[in-house]
Amino acid sequence: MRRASQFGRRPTIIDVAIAAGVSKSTAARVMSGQGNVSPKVVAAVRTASRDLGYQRNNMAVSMRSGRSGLIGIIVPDISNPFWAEVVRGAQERAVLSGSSLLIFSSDWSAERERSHLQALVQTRVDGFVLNTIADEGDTQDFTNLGCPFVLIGTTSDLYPDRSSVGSDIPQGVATALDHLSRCGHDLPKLITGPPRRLARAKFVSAINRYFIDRDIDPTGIEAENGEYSVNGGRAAMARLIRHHKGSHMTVFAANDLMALGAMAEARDAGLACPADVSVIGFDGIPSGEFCSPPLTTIAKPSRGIGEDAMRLLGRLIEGDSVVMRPRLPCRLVERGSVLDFSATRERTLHLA
Amino acid sequence: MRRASQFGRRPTIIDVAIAAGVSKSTAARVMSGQGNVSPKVVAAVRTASRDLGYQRNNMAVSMRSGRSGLIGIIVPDISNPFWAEVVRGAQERAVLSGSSLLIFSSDWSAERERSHLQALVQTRVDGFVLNTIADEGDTQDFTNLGCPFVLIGTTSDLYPDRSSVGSDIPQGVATALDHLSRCGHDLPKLITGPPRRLARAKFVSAINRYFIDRDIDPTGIEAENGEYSVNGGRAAMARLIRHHKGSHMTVFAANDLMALGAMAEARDAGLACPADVSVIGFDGIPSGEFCSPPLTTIAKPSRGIGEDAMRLLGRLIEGDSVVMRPRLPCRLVERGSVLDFSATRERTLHLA
DNA sequence: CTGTTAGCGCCTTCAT
DNA sequence: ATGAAGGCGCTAACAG
Repeated sequence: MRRASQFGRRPTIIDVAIAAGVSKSTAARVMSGQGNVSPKVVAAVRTASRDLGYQRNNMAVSMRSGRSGLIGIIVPDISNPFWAEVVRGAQERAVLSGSSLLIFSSDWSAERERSHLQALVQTRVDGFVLNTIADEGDTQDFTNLGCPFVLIGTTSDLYPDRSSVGSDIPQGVATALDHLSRCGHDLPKLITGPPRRLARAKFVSAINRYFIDRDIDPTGIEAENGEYSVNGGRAAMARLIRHHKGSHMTVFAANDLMALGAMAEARDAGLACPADVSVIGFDGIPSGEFCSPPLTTIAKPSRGIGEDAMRLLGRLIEGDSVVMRPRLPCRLVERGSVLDFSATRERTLHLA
Repeated sequence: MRRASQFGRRPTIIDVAIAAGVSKSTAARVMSGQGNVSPKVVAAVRTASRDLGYQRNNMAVSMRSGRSGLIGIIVPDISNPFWAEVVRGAQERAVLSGSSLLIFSSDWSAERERSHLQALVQTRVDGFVLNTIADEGDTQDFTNLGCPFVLIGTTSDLYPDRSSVGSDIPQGVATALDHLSRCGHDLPKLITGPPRRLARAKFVSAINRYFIDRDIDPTGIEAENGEYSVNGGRAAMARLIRHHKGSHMTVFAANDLMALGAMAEARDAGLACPADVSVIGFDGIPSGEFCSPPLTTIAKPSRGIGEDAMRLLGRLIEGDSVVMRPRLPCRLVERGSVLDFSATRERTLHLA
């Protein structure tokens, strides 16, 4: 038993074959379940395999088959529960299809993204899912890696001829603004991501488009940029508060972490939410449910994005060269961080 | 350029050698930086490599060297921010050492743990970090896998002769109870994990020990079991509330997710926190900072656990067969969910 | 039904 | 300083 430790090395299929008194091809046939082998021999090989503690060497298998059973995924920030959830969705599908996931976080560094990408290629992953942080101009060359991939996130818009999965940002933004409108809010102030990020541009332009479509002039909308983090949200909110004139302030944050930061900053500034400040977020992370007040937000289909990306990638790996670019719908999660003026009738409905 | 796509297959080191007009051994020497090669040849090989878009095949390298550069990690629940943070710590060290992490979640299923473990072994990871969910009795046989590993979490206590990293539960528990004591609280009620879990037993016995050491009889302590999740905490809290007699209720939850659930349940039951109910958690997840009121908790060194486990694993992989079992200290994070009786002097200090 | 053989891509003696 | 050759563990023809 467990001759692995006895020998000081793992048993190979040859060890199994010898122990079972057959050739290594026969043993291999039993292992892979391919080809015809007599029941008696099958049993003998199985027994030998168990006795030796034989574990098939996937490296060798990959080497011959050209398939590693490894899939890579790179997201900008695995600390952000949103991305964690995307990865989880991917993970679920990976396990289902018997492959293992190599998970990386680029932490918003193009350099790290590049190096992780190289690691993936050298590991000969069968494919990868990527949310590239590359903005226009410095689009990376992962298209030449000779490895199937599916893009996720807003930056996938930069690669219109590649398969990608994302959330429907314009629809999500419209859902948020519809809600604010229903609740009788003015033009919201924006807390957005870093200036050069494509995601920021898409977010802002979706908002502008929404108002323009409704004959409302969006030019007065204030926006503060920040990192996509709690602290980024705090800092942006601090600036917003400093410049704010008037009574109630309505804030639309480009992600939930920032929204959480904004709420914390407001509280620290002595502002009550939602009485003095209304905040609506974008992502739908679990923390939003427990903050005070619970965060009203637009939930992206995070897990679905990960799942669908893996499904798509699976087809690509199978050789199906179809290009699909689904944009999954977001949904409003109404909690307590947006004041409802329409109920109190304290204010006319500016946007309705 | 990019002959990978021209050929329909990735260039191998032979392609590079041919393009550079040298033998594959010479090319290999250049790639690995080992051995003497004339500068002129080095340059030629480098150029050819770049031109062809050559990417070293780690499978082949692993096969010869016996090192895959892959490390596995299995945690019980990657959705729990605590474990996510542990993984993140591990990830950081992995990147530093140039290896890639295969991350799995057993989702509290022994069956899934086993199958993930097998996947890791077959992938020939150089080693793995594991929080086994195995309780006493059904200890798994990963000790015979012939693969270096470091255990993390409470269940590592079941393998006293193996290297492991954990948090110092008795110290953490004492820190929590000291704090409650300072704030003038009675014996707390407990929200604990599932009954059969070793972690639950350790938690409860650390609490009993604390009181016994101080000549206080802990037998009256009520405890409700639940899943290690928000909903588990809610359900346990609901039962606690139902049975509660008296005024203020003090709750010590075995993890933050359950604490969050407990607070939510209390709120739904019309109980104010901390006025009517004090809650202290255990873990130190980020969400605790934003809930209402912010959760007072005992922060485990989550990231440090991941980092140290990887450091230790690295030594094991290098052949250093030392056994180390550090238990990292926890620290009190005082926020707003525990009422301070000592300030209001509404109650005598029972435990001080 | 089973055995033999030839590599997958790389590194590393050994020889030149 | 360079080339030739063997083999890591496995599978897929090809023979019998």
